[in-house]
Amino acid sequence: MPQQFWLFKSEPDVFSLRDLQTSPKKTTCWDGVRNYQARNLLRDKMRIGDGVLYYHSRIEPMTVAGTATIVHAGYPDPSQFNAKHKYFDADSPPDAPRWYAVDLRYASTFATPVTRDALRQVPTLEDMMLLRRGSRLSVQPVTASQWRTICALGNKRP
DNA sequence: GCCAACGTTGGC
DNA sequence: GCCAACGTTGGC
Repeated sequence: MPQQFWLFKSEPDVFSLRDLQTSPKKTTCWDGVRNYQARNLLRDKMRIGDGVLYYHSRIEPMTVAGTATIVHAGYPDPSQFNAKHKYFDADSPPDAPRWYAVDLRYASTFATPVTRDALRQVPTLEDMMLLRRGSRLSVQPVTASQWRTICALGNKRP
């Protein structure tokens, strides 16, 4: 199975790339995804070693801030069973969990964060899911070519 | 802060 | 099974 690539959105006020970098083992459980399309990707498609573009949303400027790596493939999201947790889902049967998570480890911070505007200016990126109008999927696939293009932009010296 | 786009819910 | 109402996401 060849390596695959993804883009994860996060509001940096909630959990930034820096927060990931300073987490224990630079790793976190990516929980709280409550959308079926995203769930299917987490549960069925993501594999250890896949590359992740870490995107900061709802901030000025919005950027791809760096990269991370999938270090644990999809497993039932523990927060759905915790009644005290804000992501608790009373309707999720423990023997057939509704929601899934992966573990993400920090990999790199771009020398030059790649702004949304910069992405829009690259003709070969015009098909990116992120740039499509109304696209709200919080974890989404990225092609190898998109991955290479964005990493090249990000790793340029400022 | 606004609101368009989207996903989910629930009445019928 | 349709679809209006509602809640949320996230760019602007």
